[in-house]
Amino acid sequence: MLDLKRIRENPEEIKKVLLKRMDSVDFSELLAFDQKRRELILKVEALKANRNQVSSEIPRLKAAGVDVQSQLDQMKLVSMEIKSLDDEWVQLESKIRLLLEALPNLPAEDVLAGGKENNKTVRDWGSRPIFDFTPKNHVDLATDLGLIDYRRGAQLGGNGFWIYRGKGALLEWALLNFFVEEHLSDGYEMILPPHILNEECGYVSGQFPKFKEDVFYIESEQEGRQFLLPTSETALINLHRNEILAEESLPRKYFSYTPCYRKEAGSYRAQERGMIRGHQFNKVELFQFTRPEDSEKAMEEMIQKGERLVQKLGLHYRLVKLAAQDCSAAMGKTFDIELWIPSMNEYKEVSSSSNAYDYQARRGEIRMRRKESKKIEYIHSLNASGLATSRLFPAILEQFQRKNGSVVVPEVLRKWMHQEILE
RNA sequence: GGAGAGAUGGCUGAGUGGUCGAAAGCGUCGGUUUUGAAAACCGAUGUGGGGGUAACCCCACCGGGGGUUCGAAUCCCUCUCUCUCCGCCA
Repeated sequence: MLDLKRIRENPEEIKKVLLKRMDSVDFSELLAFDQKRRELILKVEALKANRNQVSSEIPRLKAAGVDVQSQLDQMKLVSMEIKSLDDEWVQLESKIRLLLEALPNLPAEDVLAGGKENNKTVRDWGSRPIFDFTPKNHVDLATDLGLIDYRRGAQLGGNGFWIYRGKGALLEWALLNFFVEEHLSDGYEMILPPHILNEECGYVSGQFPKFKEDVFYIESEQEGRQFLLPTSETALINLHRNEILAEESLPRKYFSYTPCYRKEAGSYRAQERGMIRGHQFNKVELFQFTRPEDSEKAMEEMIQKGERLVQKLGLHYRLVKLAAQDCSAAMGKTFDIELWIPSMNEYKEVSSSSNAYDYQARRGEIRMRRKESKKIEYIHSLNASGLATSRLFPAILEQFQRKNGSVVVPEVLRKWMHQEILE
């Protein structure tokens, strides 16, 4: 959520920044509501001050034996007026909130305007493998090697689900183990959150209301609306919801492993069969709460952590800086790590590192207290995949396949796999 | 699933209709004292919103929401969470 005060004071400047990612920006309704709201506050608070004053005099008058009936009658009218003005105020407040929460984050200064076409490759690592045979795609490889059971996955869960079997399950688990070990050694705290979250979590992350269509809702009479998390970012940002953290306790560095559950309705393309886009995939997520002045540096650290994982696996990738429109709404800046998928002849995202600045913190009231001045400020929040396996698994199979249909296991995974070749 | 108890400031914990934004203790910060520290003593110590050039003033907040009342931490309804007991348990 953006700071209403900033919009009030610099509407033109904010509008200019937002136009990097929006087709049009119009604050006139928002500002009119804000103006009206402040007039209303002035009026209703004067009435409340009056009521408080008279009410505190009543017991004294009573004690002195004065008849207070006229005051009571008068205050009853005042109270009724306060009630109706309060209602008006609440309605106005929620209208403002609705307009405000619909606005995406401000793109960072160095982020280019426009959509995907303005994404820029920052650097790449490794090179596209050259095969002296006709390479298979990951679906055939996974099936032929008995790693993934697509048919029975659909039998159990429907289209878009698969089953990891035997060595395939082991490979998946080895990847997760590898990530966990790396993040622990970098001093991140491991978190295993609930997979079922309440509405408030989706709201704070900035994913709601926009992505409500894309999550699986759990209907429950007692708990109200809950949903399966689409990414553990949704859980992690809410870890410190409504908290004031000590400045000395920052940065807080967390990582979590969860499956991610997504409807992905209507987004299938024939090319994206197999594991590229499924309703449930595994991801390890990195998350940091930092002081405002530290978030840029933290972002760099998290990007490099993602890159290091892919490098250690030996996979060719590129790092892409997203243009404003391609960043998700809550984020002011995003870098993606994209893996080369030979059969698709394109790069697919395996990690997304974003700085939300104070956008999520404002939605979740996540703040910190300065050690020296005792002042309270919003923290910055950052997230990065570290990593998602659903793109990694196909990339490993396809990039490391051999002529006889076997696949070489990346060296860093062998201690969990107990084998060098999948065949 | 049933029955009961509870939720108050950074923490412990008083307060059951009228200067209660809230006693007391602890903690934290500042000061006095001390060679230094401790102890003792003195003082300060929540957040948000609105007005004002400012000094400062006002409003709201005692788990969330609603109600009763001139007036609610206190009474009523409701939701959430915590604890105790019983039942159930792939």
